[in-house]
Amino acid sequence: MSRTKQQQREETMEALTTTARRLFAEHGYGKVGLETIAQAAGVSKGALYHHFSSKADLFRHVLGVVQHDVGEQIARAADAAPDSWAGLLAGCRAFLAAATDPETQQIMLLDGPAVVGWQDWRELDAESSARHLAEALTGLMAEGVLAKRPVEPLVRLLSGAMNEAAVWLAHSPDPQADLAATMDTLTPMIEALR
Amino acid sequence: MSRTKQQQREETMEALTTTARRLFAEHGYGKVGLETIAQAAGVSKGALYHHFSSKADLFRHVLGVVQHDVGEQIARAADAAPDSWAGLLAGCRAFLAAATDPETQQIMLLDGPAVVGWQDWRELDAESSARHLAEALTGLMAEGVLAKRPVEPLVRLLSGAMNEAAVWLAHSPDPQADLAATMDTLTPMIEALR
DNA sequence: GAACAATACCGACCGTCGGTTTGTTTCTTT
DNA sequence: AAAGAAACAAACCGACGGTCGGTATTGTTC
Repeated sequence: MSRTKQQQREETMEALTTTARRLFAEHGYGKVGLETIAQAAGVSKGALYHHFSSKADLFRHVLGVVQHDVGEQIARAADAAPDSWAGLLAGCRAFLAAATDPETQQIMLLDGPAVVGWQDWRELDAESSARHLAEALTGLMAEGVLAKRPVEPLVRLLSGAMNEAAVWLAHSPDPQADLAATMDTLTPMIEALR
Repeated sequence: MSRTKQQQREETMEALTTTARRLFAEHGYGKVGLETIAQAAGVSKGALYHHFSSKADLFRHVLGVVQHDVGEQIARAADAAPDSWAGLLAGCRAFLAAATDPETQQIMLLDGPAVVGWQDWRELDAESSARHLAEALTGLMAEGVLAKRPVEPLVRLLSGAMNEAAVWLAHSPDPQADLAATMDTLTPMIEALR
């Protein structure tokens, strides 16, 4: 039984994506060569370039996968909450937890903006994590829980605050305690917008 | 009349720093070669490596200069304010204005963390912009204007929020209006901490 | 002021790496 | 079965970061 072309394609891309994700996360974008990635994935550099148009293109694809995963974790946490308000806070906490993982962080927060550019990074972000934040906020405004105001600046501010906090938490000697402290500071700041 | 060694050193480093700052800002760290920088500065690549140990080292030096400049702009704005509270807000606005400049932004916010690492980036940040923020906040807490709480998480959150907001503002079609909207959202969030 | 040392600088060279080109194998299609 | 396309391999190219031997200029010592 021989593999079909589509199977073959999917398997190779999966192997490259997974391998690249691991290596980019571990060493950073600049310090990993394509030859290394290709070999670790069990294919040649030619094969890599058959599926991706450039190193940055491969990274963009990996970034999309990472963002997607984070987005799902946020959605799960938010859906499990009893109401919209608790959902927002749970989503924030879920994001901080996910983005604190060093490997996710290196790709999503450190190399991401620099490699693909802020514009593209923002678009990928808007398709995953930021979308949940924006939807939660607009929902709460419609319910009257939060005062109505432009959502865009608020999303940017909160998104940036949590991005930075996540990197800080990853370098913290006591992430558990600092995560709690961060939420204790973040919560009243959001509550101020009622 | 011949130049002294120190003069010569300072002139060359100044030329390299200024040139590198311009080119890094314009094209991004990854897309500028050292040969280009050296030639534009009127020296050879050998001279460059006589003063800096690597490309990243040159960038780190440039980053320090940029951070320093931004820090001074913040200090000026804060000192001109009538009281500590107004100083904090003026400092925030000054930071947003300074970091919205595309060239400052590319070096300080986009490439910075990725090139020198977050740890080093944070240290440089702490010596300039973040220091003013932390000092203003601790001062206001001592005065009793703000409720006492751990400063570190708060600084991280606010710092991150403004970093992200600055990048967003730089891509905005109407930066003036969006800057106002950002401050209108940021102010009540800080006021919530009284 | 002559000899020596230290510093600033040059430019050829090397290794690595992103990207291209060419060739081979394997599946699909008719 | 034959033609064609897709997946892959591998040799190759050019650019770039970094090194190194060497030169020129300034500083120091006797």
